[in-house]
Amino acid sequence: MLNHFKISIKKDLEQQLNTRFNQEISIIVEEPKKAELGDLSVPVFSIVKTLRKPLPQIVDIVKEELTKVGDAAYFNKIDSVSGFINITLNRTKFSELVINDFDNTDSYGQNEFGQGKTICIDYSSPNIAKPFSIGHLRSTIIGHSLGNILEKCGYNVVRINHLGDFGTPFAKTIYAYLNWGNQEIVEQDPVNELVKLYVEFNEKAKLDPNLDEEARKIFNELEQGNETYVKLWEYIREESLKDYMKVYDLLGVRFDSYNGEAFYNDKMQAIVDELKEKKLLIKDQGAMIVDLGDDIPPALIQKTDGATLYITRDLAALFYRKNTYHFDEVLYVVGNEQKLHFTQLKRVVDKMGYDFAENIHHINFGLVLQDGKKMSTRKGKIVKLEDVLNEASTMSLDYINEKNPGLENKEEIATHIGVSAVVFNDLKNYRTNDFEFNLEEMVNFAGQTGPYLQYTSVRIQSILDSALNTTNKMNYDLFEGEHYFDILKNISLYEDIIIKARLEYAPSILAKYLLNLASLFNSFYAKERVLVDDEVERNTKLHLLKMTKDILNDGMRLLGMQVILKM
RNA sequence: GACUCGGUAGCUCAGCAGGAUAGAGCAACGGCCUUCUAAGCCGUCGGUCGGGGGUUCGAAUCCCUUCCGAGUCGCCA
Repeated sequence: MLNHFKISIKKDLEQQLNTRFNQEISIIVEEPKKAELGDLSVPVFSIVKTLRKPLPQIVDIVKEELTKVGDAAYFNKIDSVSGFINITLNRTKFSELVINDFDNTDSYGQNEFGQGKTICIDYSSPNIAKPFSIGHLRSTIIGHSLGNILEKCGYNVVRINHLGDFGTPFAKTIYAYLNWGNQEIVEQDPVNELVKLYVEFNEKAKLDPNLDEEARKIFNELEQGNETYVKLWEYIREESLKDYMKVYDLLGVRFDSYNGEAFYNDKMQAIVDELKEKKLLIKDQGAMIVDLGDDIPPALIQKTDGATLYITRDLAALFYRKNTYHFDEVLYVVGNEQKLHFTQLKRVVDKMGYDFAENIHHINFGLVLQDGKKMSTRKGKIVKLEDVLNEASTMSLDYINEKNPGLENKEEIATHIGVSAVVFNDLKNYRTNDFEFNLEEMVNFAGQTGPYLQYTSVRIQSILDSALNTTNKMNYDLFEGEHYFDILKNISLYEDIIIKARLEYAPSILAKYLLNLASLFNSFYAKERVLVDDEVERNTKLHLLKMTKDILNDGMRLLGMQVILKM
């Protein structure tokens, strides 16, 4: 709502000034740094420049024009301080407007930004035969949260888990299994044993480069449909997926499609043919490439031995998705280090003559670092996500036992708190920043954390549960109070925050907003007793609390956190 | 070497389509529970916004340069 004011004031004021001076004038409506200066602000320096009139004169003119804009009825006062014109809203009227708006909406913040449009999101996409690591967490929860945010914006969202179930690393695991693996041991604990084999392969390959050659052979035969290898592949895929589903269940993550790389195995030839037909494919040093210009390296489509590569499969997947889902946009939630790959992917699509290259977005995110260095599976330094989530849940349970030992369903709630703490710890940071793996920080329950949001929501819930409401009369004058109005102003920004998070593909924008809202509420809570005797005052406060709680809960849901009622 | 991303308080980060005295949390220190959940609230301490130039009425924000860290750079994904 506050944003609507900004937009409409800007529009009205510009139009009025354009008419008055008969020239293009563009102004800015922003929020002052300090709340005590006002609610909205118009800096006039740029107008002084374009009109070449003294500043005091411009200030007077803009002040005068401001009294004529459409929203002027909501203004309480217009001051000026050194080139800034500050508008203070009539808090009572503005509050009534926001509250009515809230009450008349089923799902506050829901908008029609993406009405009728489809977006495919490729996220999580773990490489099978390896445990689900902390490294996969980022893609999984950023993608999941973006999906939720996009749905809130009215998009039809197709969630795709593009499993890494093909490629030479996979062939390495098969080689190791067949040559020195033990079937019984592997069957006991498939995923963990298989990754051991993979790590072992890499160690041995360092001493014996022939192994890499063997793995490439296996991969080739697998691609051709060798029965033994395909059976093994099916077994490994199934066991891995079983393992991952445990984590997805814990996180509440779901997908519409689990079509991984293997699914596109028979769809790549068509891509190769099309590239050939369009004369884009060039033979270079024995391999087939597409030249992409001087600024970036060419895309390797086929290896010397004829086997396909990552980008070939991604192209096949891309066209399959385009033809199946008819997406308006496709998002790839994949780490920073693959930036070049997606630049190449887009460039190839563009070269092929399709116009949707610009609708392909690499939603990159920072690396998970350990001691400032990239984590790597090859060295076996893997941190299993399941262990992290369990650790966080155990710590939550300890906390509950200390703070609220009589709580019912302790274990379940502890899991919700622990998992959400890990999720929030990730999403609160802007996604492209690198991420230092630090368990202590993840399960720290004080300050800017998931539990802080849950705690705030639970506190409100607790009051609402015990509240006796005897009236529906509101006293909007209460919103003259700073601590009331601060909360309300923030509530009015919810929809804008969601749209901003959508435009920047950044759940962290929503996360920071929720922290701020929770903080404002907790300050309010310390100052005001809610369940007072005066029934109109009580009802007004309860109304404010309910709005706050609804937004906190909805926001947490969008981030992929669990909403709990007690803790 | 080329290209990309980052460098803001002791630590983790926000702010960056230029705007008013640079903001949070953690840590440290000091307060606040006979009243709705203290996983909270209030306060104190803490900053040459990596360095140097430039553009501008105004720069953490834009441009150039330099230092530091990370990532990527044809047969892995």
